[in-house]
Amino acid sequence: MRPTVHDIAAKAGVSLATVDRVLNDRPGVRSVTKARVEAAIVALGYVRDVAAANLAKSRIYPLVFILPEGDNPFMRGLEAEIRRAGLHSAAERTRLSVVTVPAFDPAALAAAIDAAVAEGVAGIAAVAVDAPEVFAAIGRAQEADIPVVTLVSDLSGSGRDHFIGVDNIAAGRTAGSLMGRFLGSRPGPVVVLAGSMRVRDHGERLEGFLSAMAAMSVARTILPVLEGQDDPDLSFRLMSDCLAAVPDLAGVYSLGAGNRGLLKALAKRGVDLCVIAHELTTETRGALESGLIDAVLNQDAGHEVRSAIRILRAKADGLSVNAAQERIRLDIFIKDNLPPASPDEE
Amino acid sequence: MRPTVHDIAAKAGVSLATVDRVLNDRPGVRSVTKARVEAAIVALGYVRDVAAANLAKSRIYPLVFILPEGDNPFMRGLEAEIRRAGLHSAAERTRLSVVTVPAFDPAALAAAIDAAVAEGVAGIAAVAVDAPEVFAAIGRAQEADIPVVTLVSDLSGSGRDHFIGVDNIAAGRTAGSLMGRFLGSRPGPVVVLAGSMRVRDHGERLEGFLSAMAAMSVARTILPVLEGQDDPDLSFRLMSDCLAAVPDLAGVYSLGAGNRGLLKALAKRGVDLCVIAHELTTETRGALESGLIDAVLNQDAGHEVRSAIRILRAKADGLSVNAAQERIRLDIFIKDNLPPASPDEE
DNA sequence: AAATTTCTGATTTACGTACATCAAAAATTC
DNA sequence: GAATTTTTGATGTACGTAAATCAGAAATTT
Repeated sequence: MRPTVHDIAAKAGVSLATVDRVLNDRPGVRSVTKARVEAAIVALGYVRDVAAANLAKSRIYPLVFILPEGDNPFMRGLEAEIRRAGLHSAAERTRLSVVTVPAFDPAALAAAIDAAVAEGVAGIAAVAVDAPEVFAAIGRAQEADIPVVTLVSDLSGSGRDHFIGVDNIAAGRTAGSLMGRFLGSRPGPVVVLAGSMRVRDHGERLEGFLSAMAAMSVARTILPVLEGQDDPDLSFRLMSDCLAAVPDLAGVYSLGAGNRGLLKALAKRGVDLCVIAHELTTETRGALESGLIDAVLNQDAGHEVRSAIRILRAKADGLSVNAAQERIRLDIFIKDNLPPASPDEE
Repeated sequence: MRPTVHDIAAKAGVSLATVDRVLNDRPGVRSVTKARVEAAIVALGYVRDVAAANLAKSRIYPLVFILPEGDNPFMRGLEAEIRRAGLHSAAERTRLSVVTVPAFDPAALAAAIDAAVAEGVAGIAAVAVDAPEVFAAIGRAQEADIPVVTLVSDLSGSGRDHFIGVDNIAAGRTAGSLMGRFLGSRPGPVVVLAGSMRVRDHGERLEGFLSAMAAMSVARTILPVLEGQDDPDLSFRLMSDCLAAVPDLAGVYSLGAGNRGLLKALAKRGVDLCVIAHELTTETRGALESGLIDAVLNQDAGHEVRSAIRILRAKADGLSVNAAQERIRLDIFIKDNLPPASPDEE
């Protein structure tokens, strides 16, 4: 049997109360006694029974997810996953809530973080926007001892506890590499459709893509980036104009959430373009199956949500996280390895 | 607050003892009373607090993993993941053990399953071999009410409770599709290096690969399958002979664990072949980085192990599983989206 | 109607930890 | 050495469920 607090008390020759004081960092223990108890803990290999501890504490963990609002299908899919995770939340002693804020709006995001801090939540997961206001808000959360993780788009240097998402530079490189292989020796320029350079993930993907294309044996023109603000209409207009202006266009890398507009624009043309997009949604799935899109790079939203919950809980409890389990992989989907559609995937 | 057994007792107008009898299927409750209690459970939306229940039961779950022995790097990696998961096993009230049996040996596998059943374990995870002895052994486990899951290679129709692994037909299709795209219009035949057709995963991958190649616009000769028994030396000999006999060979699909032999044989030639292999190991990772291999299809061993543990525990407790979380994705790795090497990845 | 069997209630202990209280002991200060 | 502060012990309750015991009530059989 694994050792309990009683075993520690016996081994260290102290009372249960003292063990409890050491374990939970309560005051009133001489340093020599504390050392003796800690030695016993190590000697016995004691690990706290988290289930029993939580039962005793009857603690619940209110967690807040802050996402951009709007019809970004990936974000809405993320929201669906949060809701789904919420169904099991009782068993895990968590209470999940979702707050949406205008996309690419630092002030709104910062305000939402501050509101969560004021509410006294146990943890915050946010899709970060790269701006000083957001840095400051995260700093205030840290001061209040509330763990913060960034989701999908990182903000390293901000003091956030963890980033949950893919390596976006590698994602861009992968897209570039696949684009190069798929196009082979076929001539023609390539265009990149992005959302906004104010979120780091878009910037990083672009950076990776450009570096991979530059490393290719076949030199290829990359047209100026189209910034569609993840808006279907704007993305559609930009792409349509581009298609009209560049008749020999060979490929498109859509690194943001402008796929609806992109597909609408592409539908008018044949399937002779090499198209690589991000995030598996009903739209991109359909386009993969019909051959309109050649490959989709994806991050598993369900995994990200579960990971965020595990990490925030661990941070709130001061426990360590299993890095291997929490690493989010960059999935490459082509039409042959599409997972079966889940009913509420968006 | 979520309802407890006390709330049910109050609502149904019965005692705690009666609620306990109903909840745990103990005898001595009239059907009318039982119905009343069950109605209260539904009305209140009661869900058992598993943590508290396990605490009270002080139950532990001895789980057995049965893997093929030998120097198959993927299997050894799986074993490493099991050991790693074992470090957290105390917290999850599980005790993991690993049994290895000769590869592709149905009798040995069946004996190992029977031994686990005799020991009275709480669950069994096994890499299945397709044979009647194994079917029968799984049947005996089921009769003893011990859940069985198949790992990596399935045995549907055997009564196993769950399969944890990738869709191997889709994996083969994906390999075929990538091979076709990467080769483009380049001529030359393609060869498949397998382990043994006695494990279903190899057979299924071949099936998928052949169907994808057949569906390609460019007809391509597929040479007879080389069965290397996942043995480095045999695989090396078979591949060397093939390379010598077929000078215009265009591609190799290695769908088993013969990559060490394959790479040794390829090293003598240039990098002019399109090579697609399975499972990310130190070998295949190195070959991807050096350009000797073009793509690696992978299943995440860590995910599989954690999934097996969750599922076996859920089955042992009679709980439901979260299908989305337990689906094992088919990862496609090219040199650009390689995850950082973990210290003990094999 | 009595005897028997089958249900049900009341109560208790246990799991491993958290947390509070009060008394006693030890260390520190004056 | 007395007064004070700090440290420690002893004890109890709580969390939500499991499981056992025993007495009493209800149903069934004779």
